[in-house]
Parts: sequence; structure tokens; C-alpha cells
Amino acid sequence: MYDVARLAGVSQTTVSFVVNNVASAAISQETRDRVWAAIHALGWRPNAMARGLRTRHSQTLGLISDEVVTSPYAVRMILGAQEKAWAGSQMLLVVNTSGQRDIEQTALQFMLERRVEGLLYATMYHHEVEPPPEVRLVPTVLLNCFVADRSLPAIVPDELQGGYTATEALIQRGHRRIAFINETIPMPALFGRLEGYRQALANYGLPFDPTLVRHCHSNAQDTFAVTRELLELPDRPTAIFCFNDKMAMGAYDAIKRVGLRIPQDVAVIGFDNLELIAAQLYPPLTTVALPHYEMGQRAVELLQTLAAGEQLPPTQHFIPCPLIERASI
Amino acid sequence: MYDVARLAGVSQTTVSFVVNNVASAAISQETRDRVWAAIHALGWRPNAMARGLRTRHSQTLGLISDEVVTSPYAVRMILGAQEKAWAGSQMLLVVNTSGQRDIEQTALQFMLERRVEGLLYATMYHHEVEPPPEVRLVPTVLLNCFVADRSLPAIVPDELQGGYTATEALIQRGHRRIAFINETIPMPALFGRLEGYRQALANYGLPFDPTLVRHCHSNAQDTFAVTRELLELPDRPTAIFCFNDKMAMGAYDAIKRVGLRIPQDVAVIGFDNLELIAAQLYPPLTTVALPHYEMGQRAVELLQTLAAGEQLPPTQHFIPCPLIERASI
DNA sequence: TCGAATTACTAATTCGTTTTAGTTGCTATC
DNA sequence: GATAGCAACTAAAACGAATTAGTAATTCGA
Repeated sequence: MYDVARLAGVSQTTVSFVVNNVASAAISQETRDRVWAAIHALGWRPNAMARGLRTRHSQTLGLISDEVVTSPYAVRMILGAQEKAWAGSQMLLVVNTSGQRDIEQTALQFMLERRVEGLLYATMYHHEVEPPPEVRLVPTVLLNCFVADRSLPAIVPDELQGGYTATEALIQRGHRRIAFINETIPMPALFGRLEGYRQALANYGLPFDPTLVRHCHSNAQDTFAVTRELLELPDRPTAIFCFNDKMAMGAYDAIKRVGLRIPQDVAVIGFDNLELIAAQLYPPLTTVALPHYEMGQRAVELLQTLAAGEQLPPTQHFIPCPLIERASI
Repeated sequence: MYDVARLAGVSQTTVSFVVNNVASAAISQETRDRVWAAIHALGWRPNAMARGLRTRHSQTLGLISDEVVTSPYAVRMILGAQEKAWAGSQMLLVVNTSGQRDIEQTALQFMLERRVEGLLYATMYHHEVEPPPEVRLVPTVLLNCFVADRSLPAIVPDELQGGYTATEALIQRGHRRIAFINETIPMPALFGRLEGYRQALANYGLPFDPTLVRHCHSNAQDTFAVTRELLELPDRPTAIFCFNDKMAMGAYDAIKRVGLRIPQDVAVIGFDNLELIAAQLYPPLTTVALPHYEMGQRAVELLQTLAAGEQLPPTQHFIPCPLIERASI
């Protein structure tokens, strides 16, 4: 900046005023032009570290996530966060801990040293977490997870509404015997979606038939078997709500194998909206989307208002899961 | 640091020496203990901006990528980069430009202002790029892309070897009539894999039959049709090499539809190793993986040596694509 | 016509570190 | 008994901006 000042024949202060467009400073247009010309001539660029040191603002948010691998579309969460941060001209520091506690700990230290203005603590599937206590030193928003005592604001998908929406979509197309193939591992998604399924049935005056609710691991192979069982039931279900799209893949195979058609004979609805699967299956899979992108955005939005000093209670935000209509119901 | 110094009864300089374990400074163990005690008592943490200002090192790498959406597994590239950066105790600044030139431009400015020590310019599918000229102000490595004049170092997948590997795997299992369903849009992958296919055939003394090479868009639907055509050929191929796993999905459907078995009647091999598809298909799909994770790692590795001041020619690094054996051939 | 207000700037301090160049008091040495 | 050498520190100057508190010259108003 001193070099620029010298070349433009002004003081370093003036350069700073011009660069930052300081309202309280009166600088003639002619001087401004000279300063900018000098800046371009020298290729000067502000040093964010020096600026940050003085202003005490890093213009940086940190994102600590456990895994990006399991569900690739959860990446859209990061994307949503990044784009929102970007819109607020902040950068996002991303660290993936691979679920290792020590990495998480040092990542946190690193971020605090860099004076991040807020922290996103994200997980790739919706579950309870116990983040290190230091996260409370800085505004923090949980993404796709929550703490037992709900003492930190969280952005999570509305599993119940999602389950309700899927079931309702089937009911509205006239289905009355709707099977639900649920996950086996206890997790919010399992309980939430089941509850949504029950509420939808109840709301439309349909009975809850426990024989129609099955559990298996969420892969195509296991679901293939479970689906065949369901199809052999005396009063065969006309629709299957699968816990996720991977399961739907297995269900498709099973239905086709016994010579039934989708959706004419058996309708299938999934969950997750994994484009890769849902759009490639034949017929394309109707499913419920996890609103990852929007969750990322909302989380940063919230973080930004918190970082601005606003005092808010640690609300748990449930983001609705929209129905993605394709051709399987 | 001054507060810590006061509490420990030493000078700020001493605190700095203790914190950084400066070898040239002689500090008694007793004093070190007092300093650390004071640090913990006050919860002091170094300010990375102040440190960076003084040392002229940001300990940060920048990653500019166009899209994370198209091929979700390309995310592993970012993961590889992040973990390697982490290992060198550097942080990764990630910006996704969604392919917009203006975002790319400002992202670059932002990163230069933050004095990133190196830049990764990544694309989600392998193709030629023209990055903004400012990338040359700082060590830069291209990831999954390259510039026309090869004036920047690049890390790209070895498409030719990949095509060769896939074809060879089929040949070694006794196949002699091997179809190849290729992409239609001109891109390095199309040419490279085709060349690999040809070289493998030639190497094993098999004729190249143009009727066995088809082109279609890489989705299940279109591939379904093309596969049916292939299966109706008088001298039907016994194996199909699909340009990617999405295509393989369509091929599976077509083969099953006409009552043939995989792999007994027709073998199928894919490309990309999209776990989501390859592992869920029945039978699980043998495929060739794009070494995204390793590419990310290698890119950062290279970047780190460049950032260390080493002068290297802008080599194009071809990372081999390994065969992932499952059950479809 | 003179003081007040305004315009157009600048000097100097500060942010929180690292680092260079000392300083002080001992101990060992010849 | 002076001195070199060492151990154990400290003072002060950067690093590159932002910001506060001025200053000099001009304009304005009564």
C-alpha cells in the first residue's frame, strides 16, 4: 500500500480510504482515479491477514464434517453452505474428520486459531452427536445432527413430514395396502419416517397393519429378499415405501423378477433422491428428497445472524423433505 | 500473549519462544511450565492472522472447482486433497464456481488476497480448461483437467490405460467379441478409452470390429436401447464394455429383459466405480475406478513441493485407473 | 472581512505475532 | 583476577493494513 501511495503521490491512508470506499473520508474523484491506476499498475492486492488482524474479522466460516463418503449427495449440504457463505463474501474452511476424534479436535483448534466467525458441525447422516466443548467458544450451528440437550441450534431434515409425504402420495393415488420397508439400525430417520407413515395412514382412516412393516439393512440385496416376501403375502400390498433409494433398487429387481409391473401392479416410492439411482432406474423413481442443499444454506444463514451478535435461543430447525415425482407410483 | 506473559512473569518474547519451541532460545523447563500453565489458565490461542502476517505464510491452499454435482464421487478428489493438505497442517479453502466465470474470478481474487500458498484448479469431469491468467501468480496444479499448451502441471486419470484394463480383463476371461458402448460427446475419456480398447484387442491379436463400437449418451435409458441392438446382432457379443456405470445399469436391464444372464451369457464391465450403482446392481458390477481420491492427494503433494520453491517442469501426471472386480464378468 | 465550516488530505497508532539483536548474571579457564 | 562463554532471558522492530485525530487550504455566510 505504501508503494501504491508513493506512485499515486498520496499517503497510505488515502489509499486505504479509496480501496475501502470509506464514507467519512472526502477524496476527490481525480485522486481516486490516480490511486486505482497505481493499484493496477503495481498489481497490488490487499493482504487479508493484515486486514483481518486490524479489523478482527476473518471473513471465514469453518465446516467440520465427519464423512463425505457414505451418502455422496450429502455433499450438497457443503455446497449449500459454501454458496451461502460466498454470498456473504465469506470463505468456507472445510475439514473432513473421517469420524476420528483427534482429527476433529485439531481441526477445531486450527479453526479457532484462524478466528473463524462461526462453525458448522455437520454429519453425513442424521444422528445425535457430542461435539467438543470448544465449539461453544464461537457461534455454532449443527448440520444434520443434534445434541442430546438441544443446547445448540440445529438444522435437520423433517423425517416425520418426509414419511408422511411419501405415504400420503401413495394414498392419494388410491393405494390402501402400503408396505414400508424400514431400516434396522435405530436412528432418527427410522423413527421419524415410521411415525410419518403411521400418521398419514391414520389421517386417511387406513388401518396400520404391522405385517406390512418390514426391516432390513438399506442395500439392494437384502431389500430384494424382503420385497419378495411382501409380494407373496396373501393380501399383497399394492405399494411399497422404501426407507431409501438403494432399497428401492432392490425392490425394483424383485418386482420385475416376479413379472409384476411398476407402477401398474406395484408402486414404489423411495427416499433420499439419489439422482444417480432414482433417475437411472426404469421407470424413474418417485422419491422424497433430503433437502441437503437447503439445509446447508439455512445453517450458514443462521450462523451469519448469530455471528452478527444476535442472541437467539438454540432452535431445532426441521427442514421439509419435498416429494420428487417421477414415474414409479 | 502479553497477558500470558504477565501471568507467567516473563516477557512476551519468551511466551513466543515457548509456544513455538524455538530451538535457538534457551528457556528453562521451569519457565516453560509456567508459560504453559498461564496459557491454559487464560485459554489463550495464537492468532493465525497475526502469525501469518509476520511469517508471510498462510498455511492455506485454495481449491477452485466447477461442479460437485454431476459426478458425486469426484468429491473424493476434494477429500483426497483436503486430507493431504491436512497432513501438511495446511487448510483447504474450497470454492465451487458452478461453472460461472465471474464467480471463478472473484474466488481467485479472494484466495490471492488470503495469500494461499498454492492453488488447485479442479473440474468434475476430465476436460480441457482455460483458467484465468492470475492462477500463474501462485503455484497451481490442475486437477482432472489440462490446458491446451500443457503449460501448467496437471493430474489426470489415465483413460487409455483404463480402457485397456477393462478390455484386457474381458479378454483374459476368454471373450473374443467385445462390444464397447462409448459416449457421444467428444472428451478425453471417449478417445482415451477407445484407444485403450483398440490397443488391448490388437495386443491380444483380436480384430477390431466397428459394428461392435456404439455411441450413445451416458444414461441408462439410451444404453438400454443400444444394448438391445447389440444383442440382436447375428454374431452377438459375449461382453459389453460400457463407458460408465450409469450405462451399465441400462445394459443390465436390457440383458435381463431378453432373458440372458450376467455374466454367464453376457459379461458387463463399467467405468467410474460409482459405489452407489456398482455395488447395488445384481450381480455387482465389475468396473474400472477413476482414481479421484489419489488424484486429489497427488495434486496437493505436487503443490506442496512447488510451494516449497522447487522448480519443476509442468508435467502431466496420468494416474492409473484400477480394475474393481465384482461379479459381472 | 473574519471566523466557521467544509474539503481533501496525512501522521501516527494499533492489531498480535515473529524475530533480531541485545542484556544480565554466572561459571569455568588460564 | 580478568575474561570468554554460556544460560536465560528481554526490548524493539517488523509484518500490512484500518482507523483516529489532526492539519492546511478553500469556501461560505453575515
